[in-house]
Amino acid sequence: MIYNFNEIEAKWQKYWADNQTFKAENTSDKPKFYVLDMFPYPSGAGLHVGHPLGYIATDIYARYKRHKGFNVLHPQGYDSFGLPAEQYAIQTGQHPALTTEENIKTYRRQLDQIGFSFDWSREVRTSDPSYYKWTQWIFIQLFNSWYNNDSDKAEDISELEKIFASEGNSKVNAVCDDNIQPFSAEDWNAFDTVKQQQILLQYRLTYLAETEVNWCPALGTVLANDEIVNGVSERGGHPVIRKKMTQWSMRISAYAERLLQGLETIDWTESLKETQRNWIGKSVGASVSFNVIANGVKQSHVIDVFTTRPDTIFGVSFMTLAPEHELVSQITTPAQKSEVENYIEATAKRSERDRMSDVKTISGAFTGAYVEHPFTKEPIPVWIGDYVLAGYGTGAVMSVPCGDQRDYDFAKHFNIPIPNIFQGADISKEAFVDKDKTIIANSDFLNGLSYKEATQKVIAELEKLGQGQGKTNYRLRDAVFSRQRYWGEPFPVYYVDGMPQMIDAKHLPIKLPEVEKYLPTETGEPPLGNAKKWYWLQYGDKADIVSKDEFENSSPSGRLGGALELNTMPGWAGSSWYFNRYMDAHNENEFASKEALNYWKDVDLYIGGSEHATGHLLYSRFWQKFLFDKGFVPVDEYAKKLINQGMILGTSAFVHKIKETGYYLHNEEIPEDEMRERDELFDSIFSDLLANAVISYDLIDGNKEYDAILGPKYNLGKVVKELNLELSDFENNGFDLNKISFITYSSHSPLECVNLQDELDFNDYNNWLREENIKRPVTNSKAKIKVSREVEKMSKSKYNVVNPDQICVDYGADSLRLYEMFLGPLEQYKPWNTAGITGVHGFLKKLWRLYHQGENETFYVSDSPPSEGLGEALKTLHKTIKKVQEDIENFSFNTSVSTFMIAVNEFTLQECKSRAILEPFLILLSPYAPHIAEELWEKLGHDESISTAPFPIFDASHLVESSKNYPISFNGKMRFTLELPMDFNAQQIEDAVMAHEKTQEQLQGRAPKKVIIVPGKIVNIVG
RNA sequence: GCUCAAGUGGCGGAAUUGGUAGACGCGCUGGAUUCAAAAUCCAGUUCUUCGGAGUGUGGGUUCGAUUCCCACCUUGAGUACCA
Repeated sequence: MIYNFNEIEAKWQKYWADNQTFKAENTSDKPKFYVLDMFPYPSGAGLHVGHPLGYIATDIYARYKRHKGFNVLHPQGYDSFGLPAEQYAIQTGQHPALTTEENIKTYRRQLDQIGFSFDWSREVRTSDPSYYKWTQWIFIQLFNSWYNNDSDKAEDISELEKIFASEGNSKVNAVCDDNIQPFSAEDWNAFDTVKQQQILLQYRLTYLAETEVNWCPALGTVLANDEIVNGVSERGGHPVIRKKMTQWSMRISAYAERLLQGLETIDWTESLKETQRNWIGKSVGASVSFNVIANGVKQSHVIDVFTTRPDTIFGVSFMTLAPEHELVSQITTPAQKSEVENYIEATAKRSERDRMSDVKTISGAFTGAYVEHPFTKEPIPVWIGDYVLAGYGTGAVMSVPCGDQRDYDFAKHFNIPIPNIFQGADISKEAFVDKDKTIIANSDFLNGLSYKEATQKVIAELEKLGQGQGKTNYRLRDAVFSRQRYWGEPFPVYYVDGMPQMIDAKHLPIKLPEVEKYLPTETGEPPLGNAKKWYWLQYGDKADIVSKDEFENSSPSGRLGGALELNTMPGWAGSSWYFNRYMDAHNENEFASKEALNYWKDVDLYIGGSEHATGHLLYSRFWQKFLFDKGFVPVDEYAKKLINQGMILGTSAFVHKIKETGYYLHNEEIPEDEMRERDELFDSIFSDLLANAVISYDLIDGNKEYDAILGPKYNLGKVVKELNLELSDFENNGFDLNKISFITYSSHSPLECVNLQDELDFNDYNNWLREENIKRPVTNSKAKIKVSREVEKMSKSKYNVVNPDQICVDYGADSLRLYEMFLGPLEQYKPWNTAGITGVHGFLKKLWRLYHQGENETFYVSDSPPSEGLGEALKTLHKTIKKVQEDIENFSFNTSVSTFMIAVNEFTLQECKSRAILEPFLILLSPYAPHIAEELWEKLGHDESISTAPFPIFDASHLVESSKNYPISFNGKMRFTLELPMDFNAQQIEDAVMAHEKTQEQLQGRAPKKVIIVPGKIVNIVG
């Protein structure tokens, strides 16, 4: 019986679907285990073989955990809002919901054919109103919350209002905007509603703020930094300007410290945690205020700086402000005005990226202004320099050239003094930056102190002066939450008198309106501005979305409502909480029930790409912590363990073609005219015969010659010498083949035109190329055309995308699953090469044969254990159990595939037919190759799915050996092996080894200096 | 520049606490089977002057190092002067 994988796989995929085999229950006696994949964005291109890598790994783990007796939640869904569908809509007018629906169908079909054990009954789609209803709901919760630093958690905004009404804001310790004005309870109660709302907005966890964005007028949209190349848009090359826009922001900075601390409690990869730590960017130091002075008189302006080295304050010899700093224009003296303005103009032309990446160019300008040193009262000159960025810290630096390399370089460049305040430090060549070795000198009351001591002392002194205090700074900035797009979650927000109003939760979801065009409006408003009906109109409990006219003509009495928000939410909104929704995916009353949340709690294993390190994985932790603060979820970190899967790279195929040629005539005395004639003759023969002809890569590989004049080239005579190539035109005209040279070029060939032996199908390739006048290719001695291979990122434009559909047809899903795992460690980047799949496919065929050793290859296992050979088979089985279990728990899936191959090879050699061996072996294999396992399981007589069969238990007693094949090393080099009884002690081993003839041969009469014996391991003879 | 990860046959990779380097698979070579091909099976496949040498390079620790330490080189990823 042959292994008909297509039939078997279709059969079991249907069985699993019909029987809902992998549906998880929210109550169970079993322990829970939640295995999660990062859900995909359903793009139009469908899946390529790189996408399922992580899904296969989680699927193996999920199936393994079911065998181990866990109640496993393994859901899947779609992150279905996103730009590509919107772009497609702009181009074709097709509603993004329709394209998304189509793409999801393709994804689902592709996922199903790989045999994943997803519980599809819990599928979520972020673009589904029943899902984004709750995204909107969470947004409202954020709006109605503020962060209380005293309790260190988010609290309800109504509490804050109470405090304001009873005691004003002076005692409130909240995370809020910088420019908060103090007010008393009386003030607050006297404010009108709009004023009160404005103030509250400065405290809310999601708030409206003016944010600088990269605005591209031509595209009518905001661009990300990497969509801008050399100051113009990547698409279309339109100019981009910095523009202030009012946008929703998320006060993630409130959670900076907790996001940092939380990393200690979760088992995520160290590199990923490090990335998040760097992103949060905590630095401890002090803020210091410098008073601006003019002619020794204190002015009204103060320059605030943050420094991590307050201990070096006596080393300050200048201040540097960002050119954009708001004080620059106010403090610059008339004499310096033109120089400063010129410099500002020059920096404005440089993009922020430019300014940041160029470390070598030092530039700046003196403002003419001075600040007063808080302790010495000496005047300090104030400069501007573009190495200081307005957006970071306060946009001002107290420059200590002896202790900071950039300040040092700046000072050297502009001849600013570099006072040395470090004991014993040499600062003649570079700044002294070693904190640990610092002993402060020339610093008044700090002299002789270490970095730590001096820091403490100086902060205390600054506090006495009222000119500074200890401060912790975070790099993490609040996240902009508005997008000028159509295909995203609408905000549950309308505006009254310019102030945002939340729509009551009972009216959710606020569904996306229909629009005719998905582009911005003519007045530059986001696409939702095109909606005919986008006004909120509410009387009591009755609410509707209406047109502007309808709204304006409605009765104002008892009316609530106004223009709805035109922005939509960003891509990360829906993905910031979806893992909670899977726990109770269809709940209409809550985002998930308390019972479900308390049962599943958190994700036990989360696998996804590392590219989400600072986006999704940070924002989702933030939302989880917020939901935790408000008592909506039971844990404040949602994923216990996280692994990043590496990318699968494509193996591109390159077709080589002959490009140009040359013919050597040197040393031949030929008249110029004749030479030109011969050149033309040569060129015409060549272009007829060889120009742009495809040439087999093995002919030129390694045959490159180097010519001083022409550079690298190939010699035609050498390359084609052995070949049956019609070159007589050259010879008949007196050209010497050995003097003809050529060079080549290469271009991508689609993988479909190349077979697994790297041979090009010339006809397919030509059909694809659609070029006329194709020449005969130059083939190798076997009449084949070889292509060369190169590993690159898998992408459409490189024609190296491998589609899993064809692999499933040709080799089956089980082969695909095994091969994806077999490629290498999960976390590593690795190239895909379809040729290798024959190895795992052959393994499955061999496995199939192992269970079909009956007459005419019919299914057969023997129920009575044979007296002979079972010992060896048991040994194979149990070492496999041990290894596979260890591998799965260490996420080392590649090595288990090898282990399976070794086991099947051994069983085959042992001619093992025993049920006692072959039945448990199937359970081991089932997480990896579930279809074939189910099929053989059924043939073994089971009428239930193998998916919950208990995992075999390892029994070490089967692995006990009576003898050991000792490696005998001389000076650490293994020279031969010697089989000795396991129970030999060191002396017996030594005696046996020394007596061996090969030992004497190695020693050649020398007496060994030392003999190392590790019983059960190794013998090493030194001498 | 900084941070992290990684460098092992023609290729993907294995060697989990320092103990037989190259498991397993691809590819390649030869053979069997076949009219032939595919498929399948068998044998070989790090290099070698057959003594040995060998895990990016150079040192070190050790009886013994792919594994530990130091310095360097290369590649990949992240980050961008964070004051």
